[in-house]
Amino acid sequence: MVSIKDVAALAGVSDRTVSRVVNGEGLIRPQTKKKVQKAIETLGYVPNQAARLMRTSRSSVLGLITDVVSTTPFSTDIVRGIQDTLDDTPYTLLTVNTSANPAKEQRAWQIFREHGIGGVFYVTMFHRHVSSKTEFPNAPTVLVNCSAPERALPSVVPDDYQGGLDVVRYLVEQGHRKIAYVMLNELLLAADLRGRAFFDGLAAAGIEVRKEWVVPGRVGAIFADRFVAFENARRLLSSPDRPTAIVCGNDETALQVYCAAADLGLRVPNDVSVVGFDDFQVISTGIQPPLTTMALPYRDMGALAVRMLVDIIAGRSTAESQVKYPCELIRRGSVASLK
Amino acid sequence: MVSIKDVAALAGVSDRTVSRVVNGEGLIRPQTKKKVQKAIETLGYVPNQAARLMRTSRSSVLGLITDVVSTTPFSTDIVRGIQDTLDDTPYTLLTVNTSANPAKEQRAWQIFREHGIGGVFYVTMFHRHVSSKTEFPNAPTVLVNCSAPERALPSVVPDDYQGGLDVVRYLVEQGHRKIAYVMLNELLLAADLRGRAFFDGLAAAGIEVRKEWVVPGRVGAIFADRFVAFENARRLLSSPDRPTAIVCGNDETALQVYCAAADLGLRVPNDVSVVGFDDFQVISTGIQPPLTTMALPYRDMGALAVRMLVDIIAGRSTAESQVKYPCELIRRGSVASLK
DNA sequence: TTGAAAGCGCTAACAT
DNA sequence: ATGTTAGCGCTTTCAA
Repeated sequence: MVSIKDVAALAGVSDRTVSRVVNGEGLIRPQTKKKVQKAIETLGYVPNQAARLMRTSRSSVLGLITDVVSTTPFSTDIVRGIQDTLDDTPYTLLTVNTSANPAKEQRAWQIFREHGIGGVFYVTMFHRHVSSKTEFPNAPTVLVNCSAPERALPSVVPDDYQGGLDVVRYLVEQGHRKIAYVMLNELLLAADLRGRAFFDGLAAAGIEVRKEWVVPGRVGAIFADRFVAFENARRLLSSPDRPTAIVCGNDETALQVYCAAADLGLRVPNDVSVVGFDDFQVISTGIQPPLTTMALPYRDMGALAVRMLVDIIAGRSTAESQVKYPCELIRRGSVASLK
Repeated sequence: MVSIKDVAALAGVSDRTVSRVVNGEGLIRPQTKKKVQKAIETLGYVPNQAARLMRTSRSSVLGLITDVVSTTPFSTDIVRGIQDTLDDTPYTLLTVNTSANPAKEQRAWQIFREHGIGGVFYVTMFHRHVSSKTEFPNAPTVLVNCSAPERALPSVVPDDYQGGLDVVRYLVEQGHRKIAYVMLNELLLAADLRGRAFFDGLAAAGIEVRKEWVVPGRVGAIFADRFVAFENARRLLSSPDRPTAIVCGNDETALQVYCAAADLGLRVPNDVSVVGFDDFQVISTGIQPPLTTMALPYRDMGALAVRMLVDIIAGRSTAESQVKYPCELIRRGSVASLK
């Protein structure tokens, strides 16, 4: 392995000088600098991060701890946002997946300690509160897609409530008043937030909620739940007095609603309008007509989380530390105007 | 930071002895061992991997270099297979995403060198040959979902050809003889493999290929291509003499074919059978009827890659080093029997 | 079965 | 503007 000493020897300077060049410290004669750089090039020297970490105890590695996000197709954009933004920093990612298993999570934190990592992204697949029992060892940590309300941990979550509200508002603007809702699994925080927004949105528009038009899309324990959206949407749509628009808990649900409509020979959006949630593009741009849906700002959330963590490590305090990121409606072809 | 010396002091032994206990080396009095373990517990000692690496130059970190796989929903199962299997080893993953950008890829290798990582998984989103210009620095490397035919690098790829053959065979078994094919983007290696299998499969069954029944599903440069599957499938299906079954380049394509059928008021599988490729579950189990599709063995490929790399690092030579992993047909509800 | 000494590659602190 | 010394925490080597 080529070390700083080899470079120093070749350049005819001391190792300390090489270190200064490598780290861009000032006070070096341009001529010396050039000599050193040539030697580095010649020998193909790369700094040894382990040695550096040992000496400085400042690590160039950040930890990414996920429950299932990195291995599940939905929220991968969070990780993408983190990785892309990290490219503009000197940091690299050590990733550990816990499969939502507490023993593995504890092991993950130990791994991070062993590597002396500088900070941690704690990312969850579903928007949720982290259990108050979850321990966050003393490395600086930013929660992404989850929050710890009772503790003051920095976090970035999507504004599901605002998103839900905007969906209803848009539908009402387009002239819809007979609006149904196929829910997410009730156990999810997002289900609660989006659901409340649905009710509040209708109320704000002076529209009365019809209970039989609010149906579950997915039931059972998380990770072991099953779809019922197809059947429920089919029932909704086979009634002679059917809704003109269906709000879906997410895009997967919307896909099932499309299938239910097809099964009944109904057309989207002519016979029924559909709005999704997530903008999971494999679905939203893969189906015909393409889906109007509320986009979850996953990439931006990841990018923001990086900026926050980097700031915290640098000792700069972040402007705001518990961020709710706005969602934006993506208008495509699945909503008809009734005006 | 708690070091081995703190533990040694508390246990009343030398630091060397603590090291022996931590690393499970033999020749230690059980009594001494117990003392040391108690001290470790008390102090919450964790070994410092940086120091260990510096001394031994054997790293506990492996590199994961991906083009876009880790940030794209399709082949994430490869990464899942790698991560899950790594849990049974002492290794951790340092992940770098290159966005298929050569400069970033080079930087990735440098990062790996800086960290002295022990080996690398080189994972691609699409099954392809890696360019002969790609340099693989001297760390042990296993290619996943790609191969370097002219170089003898260990690799794990899916057997797309066998998968394609089995799809056609299955359809023929079910009594289909009027079979169409909606292709993948022609630029993909998988497109070539699956396409050849389609033709060979029909030939083996004594069925003549009808050129107008082989249509593109996606056209344009990779990453900038667009779907044409919907329109093409719609055209195929609106002819009075239409195929009884459509083989799709992948599940996304199958989704478009479903939409085309729905658009024409046709039913799957009664009016037309559909087979996908990939078993991308959001689609294959999300649509109605659920999709019969050829599963890509991504998780198993990841798991195998881990075993191969671990073996190589340990100096054991792997049984076989260029593996084609078989694909398995998942029978669900989208194929009708014509017998 | 245990310990002492040395050194991996780097940078902080202090010269010069 | 550059060099010297020391030591981060660990394991290798050798000795007891």
